[in-house]
Amino acid sequence: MRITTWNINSIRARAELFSAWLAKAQPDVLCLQETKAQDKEFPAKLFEDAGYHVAFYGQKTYNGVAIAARAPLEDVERGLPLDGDPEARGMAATVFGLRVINVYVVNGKELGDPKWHHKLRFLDALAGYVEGRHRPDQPLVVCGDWNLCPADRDTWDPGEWHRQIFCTEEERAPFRRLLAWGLQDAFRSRYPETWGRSTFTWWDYRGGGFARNHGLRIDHHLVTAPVLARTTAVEIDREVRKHEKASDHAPVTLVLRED
DNA sequence: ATGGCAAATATCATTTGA
Repeated sequence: MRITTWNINSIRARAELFSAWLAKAQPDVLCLQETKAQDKEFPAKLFEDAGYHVAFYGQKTYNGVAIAARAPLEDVERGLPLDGDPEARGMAATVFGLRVINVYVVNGKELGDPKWHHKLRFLDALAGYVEGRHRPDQPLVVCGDWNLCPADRDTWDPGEWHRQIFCTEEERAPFRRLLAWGLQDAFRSRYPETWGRSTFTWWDYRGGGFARNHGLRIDHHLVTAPVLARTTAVEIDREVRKHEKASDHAPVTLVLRED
Protein backbone atom coordinates (compact mmCIF):
# COMPACT_ATOMS: atom_id res chain seq x y z
CA MET A 1 0.00 0.00 0.00
CA ARG A 2 1.24 3.47 -0.93
CA ILE A 3 0.35 6.57 1.08
CA THR A 4 1.52 9.79 -0.56
CA THR A 5 1.68 13.30 0.84
CA TRP A 6 2.16 16.18 -1.60
CA ASN A 7 1.96 19.93 -1.29
CA ILE A 8 0.52 20.50 -4.76
CA ASN A 9 0.63 24.33 -4.66
CA SER A 10 -2.74 24.77 -6.41
CA ILE A 11 -4.66 21.78 -7.69
CA ARG A 12 -6.25 23.86 -10.46
CA ALA A 13 -3.02 25.36 -11.81
CA ARG A 14 -1.51 21.88 -11.94
CA ALA A 15 -4.54 19.82 -13.04
CA GLU A 16 -2.92 18.38 -16.16
CA LEU A 17 0.40 17.54 -14.51
CA PHE A 18 -1.44 16.16 -11.49
CA SER A 19 -3.67 13.84 -13.51
CA ALA A 20 -0.70 12.44 -15.42
CA TRP A 21 1.18 11.90 -12.17
CA LEU A 22 -1.83 10.24 -10.49
CA ALA A 23 -2.35 7.79 -13.37
CA LYS A 24 1.27 6.75 -13.16
CA ALA A 25 1.93 6.88 -9.39
CA GLN A 26 -1.37 5.22 -8.39
CA PRO A 27 -1.14 5.85 -4.64
CA ASP A 28 -3.73 4.04 -2.50
CA VAL A 29 -4.09 7.08 -0.26
CA LEU A 30 -3.16 10.64 -1.22
CA CYS A 31 -2.96 13.65 1.10
CA LEU A 32 -2.72 17.02 -0.64
CA GLN A 33 -1.91 20.43 0.81
CA GLU A 34 -2.20 23.94 -0.61
CA THR A 35 -5.01 22.98 -2.95
CA LYS A 36 -5.93 26.70 -3.08
CA ALA A 37 -9.52 26.01 -4.09
CA GLN A 38 -12.83 26.66 -2.41
CA ASP A 39 -14.91 23.50 -2.02
CA LYS A 40 -17.33 24.63 -4.75
CA GLU A 41 -14.36 24.97 -7.15
CA PHE A 42 -12.52 21.78 -6.21
CA PRO A 43 -11.96 19.57 -9.30
CA ALA A 44 -13.33 16.36 -7.78
CA LYS A 45 -13.94 14.94 -11.24
CA LEU A 46 -10.19 14.65 -11.83
CA PHE A 47 -10.06 12.21 -8.95
CA GLU A 48 -13.28 10.36 -9.64
CA ASP A 49 -12.39 9.80 -13.29
CA ALA A 50 -9.13 8.22 -12.10
CA GLY A 51 -11.01 5.85 -9.78
CA TYR A 52 -10.51 7.71 -6.51
CA HIS A 53 -12.80 8.77 -3.72
CA VAL A 54 -11.95 12.27 -2.53
CA ALA A 55 -12.81 14.58 0.37
CA PHE A 56 -11.63 18.16 0.55
CA TYR A 57 -11.56 21.16 2.83
CA GLY A 58 -10.63 24.43 1.20
CA GLN A 59 -10.97 28.18 1.24
CA LYS A 60 -10.48 31.07 -1.16
CA THR A 61 -6.94 31.80 -2.44
CA TYR A 62 -4.81 30.10 0.21
CA ASN A 63 -4.27 26.82 2.08
CA GLY A 64 -6.72 23.95 1.54
CA VAL A 65 -6.27 20.19 2.02
CA ALA A 66 -7.70 17.04 0.46
CA ILE A 67 -7.59 13.29 1.02
CA ALA A 68 -8.13 10.86 -1.84
CA ALA A 69 -8.11 7.06 -1.81
CA ARG A 70 -8.88 3.99 -3.86
CA ALA A 71 -11.52 3.05 -1.28
CA PRO A 72 -14.35 5.00 0.42
CA LEU A 73 -13.25 7.53 3.04
CA GLU A 74 -14.91 7.04 6.42
CA ASP A 75 -15.32 9.35 9.41
CA VAL A 76 -14.05 12.41 7.56
CA GLU A 77 -13.23 15.29 9.90
CA ARG A 78 -12.43 18.80 8.71
CA GLY A 79 -10.95 21.81 10.45
CA LEU A 80 -8.49 20.20 12.83
CA PRO A 81 -6.47 20.69 14.93
CA LEU A 82 -7.01 24.28 16.05
CA ASP A 83 -10.56 25.10 17.09
CA GLY A 84 -11.85 28.22 15.34
CA ASP A 85 -8.90 28.48 12.94
CA PRO A 86 -10.24 30.33 9.87
CA GLU A 87 -7.50 28.75 7.75
CA ALA A 88 -8.20 25.36 6.09
CA ARG A 89 -5.15 23.39 7.11
CA GLY A 90 -6.17 20.02 8.49
CA MET A 91 -8.51 17.07 7.96
CA ALA A 92 -8.64 13.36 8.72
CA ALA A 93 -10.24 10.20 7.38
CA THR A 94 -10.24 6.46 7.98
CA VAL A 95 -9.38 4.23 5.05
CA PHE A 96 -7.87 0.75 4.64
CA GLY A 97 -8.01 0.36 8.42
CA LEU A 98 -5.79 3.37 9.00
CA ARG A 99 -6.58 6.72 10.54
CA VAL A 100 -4.96 9.33 8.32
CA ILE A 101 -4.47 12.91 9.49
CA ASN A 102 -3.46 15.39 6.79
CA VAL A 103 -1.96 18.72 7.87
CA TYR A 104 -0.63 21.85 6.23
CA VAL A 105 1.30 23.40 9.09
CA VAL A 106 1.48 27.21 9.19
CA ASN A 107 4.65 28.57 7.56
CA GLY A 108 5.28 31.21 10.24
CA LYS A 109 6.97 33.86 8.07
CA GLU A 110 9.62 34.86 10.62
CA LEU A 111 10.37 34.49 14.29
CA GLY A 112 8.08 36.69 16.36
CA ASP A 113 5.63 37.45 13.54
CA PRO A 114 1.92 36.91 14.33
CA LYS A 115 2.08 34.03 11.81
CA TRP A 116 4.92 32.53 13.84
CA HIS A 117 2.73 32.48 16.93
CA HIS A 118 -0.07 30.94 14.86
CA LYS A 119 2.38 28.24 13.79
CA LEU A 120 3.32 27.41 17.37
CA ARG A 121 -0.35 27.33 18.43
CA PHE A 122 -1.12 25.07 15.48
CA LEU A 123 1.66 22.60 16.31
CA ASP A 124 0.75 22.60 19.99
CA ALA A 125 -2.90 21.95 19.11
CA LEU A 126 -1.88 19.15 16.77
CA ALA A 127 0.06 17.41 19.53
CA GLY A 128 -2.90 17.81 21.87
CA TYR A 129 -5.32 16.56 19.22
CA VAL A 130 -3.33 13.37 18.61
CA GLU A 131 -2.79 12.73 22.31
CA GLY A 132 -6.45 13.33 23.09
CA ARG A 133 -8.01 11.18 20.40
CA HIS A 134 -5.58 8.40 19.64
CA ARG A 135 -3.40 5.74 21.16
CA PRO A 136 0.12 4.79 20.12
CA ASP A 137 -0.94 1.18 19.47
CA GLN A 138 -3.50 2.26 16.84
CA PRO A 139 -2.59 2.33 13.13
CA LEU A 140 -2.20 6.07 12.63
CA VAL A 141 -0.48 8.20 10.00
CA VAL A 142 -0.04 11.94 10.51
CA CYS A 143 1.36 13.34 7.30
CA GLY A 144 1.62 16.56 5.38
CA ASP A 145 3.68 19.67 4.92
CA TRP A 146 5.08 20.33 8.38
CA ASN A 147 7.06 23.43 7.46
CA LEU A 148 9.81 22.33 9.83
CA CYS A 149 13.10 20.48 9.62
CA PRO A 150 13.49 17.84 12.36
CA ALA A 151 17.28 18.38 12.34
CA ASP A 152 19.58 21.09 10.97
CA ARG A 153 20.93 18.51 8.50
CA ASP A 154 17.48 18.35 6.92
CA THR A 155 18.51 21.61 5.19
CA TRP A 156 20.93 22.34 2.34
CA ASP A 157 23.11 24.43 4.64
CA PRO A 158 22.93 23.33 8.28
CA GLY A 159 25.24 26.15 9.39
CA GLU A 160 23.10 28.84 7.80
CA TRP A 161 19.82 27.31 8.93
CA HIS A 162 20.83 26.68 12.55
CA ARG A 163 18.21 28.27 14.83
CA GLN A 164 16.50 29.90 11.84
CA ILE A 165 12.78 29.47 11.22
CA PHE A 166 12.01 25.78 10.44
CA CYS A 167 14.95 24.83 12.67
CA THR A 168 14.05 26.34 16.05
CA GLU A 169 13.56 24.63 19.37
CA GLU A 170 10.10 26.17 19.59
CA GLU A 171 8.96 24.39 16.43
CA ARG A 172 10.72 21.15 17.27
CA ALA A 173 9.30 20.92 20.80
CA PRO A 174 5.75 19.96 19.71
CA PHE A 175 7.19 17.72 16.98
CA ARG A 176 9.28 15.89 19.59
CA ARG A 177 6.24 15.76 21.85
CA LEU A 178 4.51 13.73 19.14
CA LEU A 179 7.54 11.46 18.88
CA ALA A 180 7.61 11.01 22.65
CA TRP A 181 3.91 10.12 22.58
CA GLY A 182 4.52 7.28 20.14
CA LEU A 183 4.85 8.52 16.59
CA GLN A 184 7.99 8.05 14.52
CA ASP A 185 9.35 10.00 11.57
CA ALA A 186 9.04 7.20 9.01
CA PHE A 187 11.70 8.51 6.64
CA ARG A 188 14.27 9.11 9.35
CA SER A 189 13.52 5.80 11.05
CA ARG A 190 13.96 3.95 7.77
CA TYR A 191 17.05 5.91 6.63
CA PRO A 192 18.87 7.08 9.78
CA GLU A 193 22.13 7.87 8.02
CA THR A 194 20.88 9.47 4.78
CA TRP A 195 21.31 13.21 4.41
CA GLY A 196 21.42 15.77 1.64
CA ARG A 197 19.82 15.96 -1.77
CA SER A 198 18.07 12.60 -1.76
CA THR A 199 16.24 13.48 1.47
CA PHE A 200 14.81 16.87 0.45
CA THR A 201 11.11 17.28 -0.32
CA TRP A 202 11.01 20.97 -1.23
CA TRP A 203 13.27 23.21 -3.34
CA ASP A 204 13.03 26.97 -3.71
CA TYR A 205 11.55 28.19 -7.01
CA ARG A 206 13.86 31.17 -6.82
CA GLY A 207 17.40 31.29 -8.09
CA GLY A 208 17.31 27.83 -9.63
CA GLY A 209 16.84 26.22 -6.24
CA PHE A 210 16.31 22.70 -7.56
CA ALA A 211 19.39 22.77 -9.80
CA ARG A 212 21.46 24.26 -6.96
CA ASN A 213 20.01 21.76 -4.49
CA HIS A 214 18.61 24.46 -2.23
CA GLY A 215 16.20 22.02 -0.60
CA LEU A 216 14.64 21.15 2.72
CA ARG A 217 13.09 18.00 4.22
CA ILE A 218 9.77 19.35 5.49
CA ASP A 219 7.12 16.89 4.25
CA HIS A 220 6.83 14.01 6.67
CA HIS A 221 4.86 10.91 7.59
CA LEU A 222 4.68 10.42 11.34
CA VAL A 223 3.46 6.90 12.08
CA THR A 224 2.68 4.74 15.07
CA ALA A 225 4.60 1.51 15.75
CA PRO A 226 2.10 -0.82 14.01
CA VAL A 227 2.50 1.24 10.84
CA LEU A 228 6.26 1.53 11.09
CA ALA A 229 6.45 -2.25 11.43
CA ARG A 230 4.84 -2.53 7.97
CA THR A 231 6.99 0.19 6.36
CA THR A 232 9.28 -1.07 3.62
CA ALA A 233 10.32 2.27 2.10
CA VAL A 234 9.72 6.01 1.98
CA GLU A 235 10.10 7.35 -1.56
CA ILE A 236 10.57 10.96 -2.69
CA ASP A 237 9.56 11.59 -6.31
CA ARG A 238 12.09 14.14 -7.55
CA GLU A 239 11.21 13.51 -11.20
CA VAL A 240 7.91 15.40 -11.06
CA ARG A 241 9.71 18.34 -9.42
CA LYS A 242 11.70 18.77 -12.65
CA HIS A 243 8.59 19.57 -14.71
CA GLU A 244 8.32 23.20 -15.83
CA LYS A 245 4.89 23.46 -14.17
CA ALA A 246 5.97 21.62 -11.02
CA SER A 247 4.95 22.34 -7.47
CA ASP A 248 7.94 23.38 -5.38
CA HIS A 249 7.33 20.24 -3.27
CA ALA A 250 7.91 16.64 -4.33
CA PRO A 251 5.42 13.86 -3.52
CA VAL A 252 6.58 11.69 -0.63
CA THR A 253 5.26 8.12 -0.43
CA LEU A 254 5.11 5.78 2.54
CA VAL A 255 5.23 2.21 1.27
CA LEU A 256 3.62 -0.44 3.50
CA ARG A 257 3.55 -4.18 3.15
CA GLU A 258 0.10 -5.73 3.55
CA ASP A 259 -0.89 -7.03 6.96
C1' DA B 1 16.76 44.42 4.71
C1' DT B 2 15.94 42.62 -0.07
C1' DG B 3 15.25 39.83 -4.08
C1' DG B 4 14.41 35.78 -6.40
C1' DC B 5 9.83 32.62 -8.49
C1' DA B 6 5.00 31.17 -8.60
C1' DA B 7 -0.16 31.31 -7.74
C1' DA B 8 -4.50 33.78 -6.76
C1' DT B 9 -7.24 37.69 -7.08
C1' DA B 10 -9.02 41.10 -10.49
C1' DT B 11 -4.55 44.35 -10.14
C1' DC B 12 -2.25 45.89 -13.58
C1' DA B 13 -0.29 45.39 -7.69
C1' DT B 14 -0.47 42.93 -3.52
C1' DT B 15 -0.22 38.90 -0.50
C1' DT B 16 1.64 34.59 0.58
C1' DG B 17 4.82 31.04 0.60
C1' DA B 18 9.58 28.50 2.96
